[in-house]
Formats: sequence, structure tokens, C-alpha cells
Amino acid sequence: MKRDAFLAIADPTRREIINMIAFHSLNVNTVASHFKVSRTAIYKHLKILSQCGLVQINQQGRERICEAKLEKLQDVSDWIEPYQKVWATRLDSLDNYLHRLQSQNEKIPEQVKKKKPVKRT
Amino acid sequence: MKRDAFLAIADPTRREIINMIAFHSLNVNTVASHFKVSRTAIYKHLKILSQCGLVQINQQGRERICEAKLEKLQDVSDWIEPYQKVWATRLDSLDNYLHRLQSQNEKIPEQVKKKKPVKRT
DNA sequence: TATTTGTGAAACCTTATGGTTTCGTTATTA
DNA sequence: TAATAACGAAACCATAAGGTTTCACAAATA
Repeated sequence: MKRDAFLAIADPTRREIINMIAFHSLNVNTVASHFKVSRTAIYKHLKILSQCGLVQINQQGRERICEAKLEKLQDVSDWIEPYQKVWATRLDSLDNYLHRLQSQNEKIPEQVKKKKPVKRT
Repeated sequence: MKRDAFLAIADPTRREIINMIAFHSLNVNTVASHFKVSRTAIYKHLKILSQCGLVQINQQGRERICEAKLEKLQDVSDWIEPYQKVWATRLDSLDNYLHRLQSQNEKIPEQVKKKKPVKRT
């Protein structure tokens, strides 16, 4: 049962938990109260997140404060980065191609007409 | 059974498949031959990847060519991006702090000594 | 001290996941 | 035309995932 950041963020509930505690740590009950499912279910998610290193649980009296360790997401972005470069480059080339066409007052083929502004990094 | 890019890349075998076909499309058997598990198992992963929009399968004669659609990874990097900024900023502040210390010829406390060059965006 | 609050863990259930073997079908090719 | 290559799909299996209810226990509080 190998647990990593990829597995951690695969579940939408766990992504929501990250969203919740990313900027301010919360105790288990407070996290759970924002969801429809039971506290125990959320606790299980928190346990998985903590096993994956994405959440650190610190005891404070009878409460356990859940703190997001966002750096662990680096594993995921490291994996994606090279591919992101590829698709960004591809989009950029298309974008440039369209610009060249336009500046030459040529007709843009229907199939490649620009639909959305292209996001750059 | 909602399928998205997060789920697609949660499995290590599927990530390997993406690695394999990212830069050159391959047919199902060729993909499968690189793994220890059966062709059928790989085919199932390919089906999931295609349901998630990360792979497009094009028939060519009796072969099905699997082509990676890397743009779909945008969903994932969009989700991570804001958090990446946060932890990058945190690391940057530490980095700046260390630089200030160094330029003032002060002693760097052991606990915060720089270990790796910090990656910036 | 008695009660409430916040939590961890166990037992259990249903469904999804990842794998297998087997079989049928369509293109190639000998 | 017969054999083989490349699939797709079905049936099946073990285990993991995500959920529930219940119980136990320590800390805070009335």
C-alpha cells in the first residue's frame, strides 16, 4: 500500500480538504463539519493525507490541528512540468503560426481558427 | 464513476504509459510489451486514460495507435499552481533571509542552513 | 465529580480497482 | 484460403477504497 502525493490528490474530498486547510490550519472536527460525510470518513482521508506527507497533524490539548504541507505537491508538479512545457510550446507554435498568417493578411484555415486566448507560462 | 486527470495519473503504471507515449505514439501491443502485466491489464489502463481524455486511440488498420493528449494535464497543474506559489514564496523568503544574513556577515543558524538551490518560477 | 467535547480505532458493508484467463472478431500475411 | 497478429470484451477474483455505526478514552468544562 504505497502512498504518494498522486494518490493523495486523486480523491476530490481530499483535494477539498487541502483547499480548506491550505492557508489556515484546522482541527479534525472543524474540517469534518464542512462535509456531508461522517467525521470518521474525513478522519480517514486526513490519515491518508498525513501518510502521503501532505498534511501534518499536531496535537494541542484534546484537539488535533491539521496543517497542510504544500511542498509535497512538488512531486506532482515535477512530473507534470516537462509535459506542460511540451503542450505550452505546441500551443505557442500554433499561436505564432496564426499571427504570421494574420500579419501576412492570409486566410486562416477553418480548422485552426483561434478559439480561446492561449495561456502562457 | 467520474473520471478525471487526477484519477488518471494516480496509478504509477498509467504514469509510465504517459511517459512512454508522450513524444511518440505507440500501438496497444507495443505499450503492453514494456510491462510485466498482461496486455489486457494495460488495455484497461489505456481505456481509463482515454476516458479521462489523456490518451486518444486512433485505429489504423488492425492497430490502435495511442496518442497522449498532454493538455489534459492542465486540470492538475491549474489546481496545484496557487499552492506552488505559496510554497515557492515561503522558500523564497527563507532564501532571501539567508542572503541578507550572509551579506551582513552574520552567522547562519544551523537549523536553517541552505541545502539545495531553491527553484523559482 | 459528572458531563460534554474531540478524537482514534474497530467491525462491518458495498463498490471500485487492478489483475487474470478465455474467447471472438477483424486485418494482415504466408 | 489458412494462419497469425492485434485487438475488444466478458467472466471472474482478490484486495483496496470509501463509507457507515459503534465503542473507548483523554481532556476540558459545568
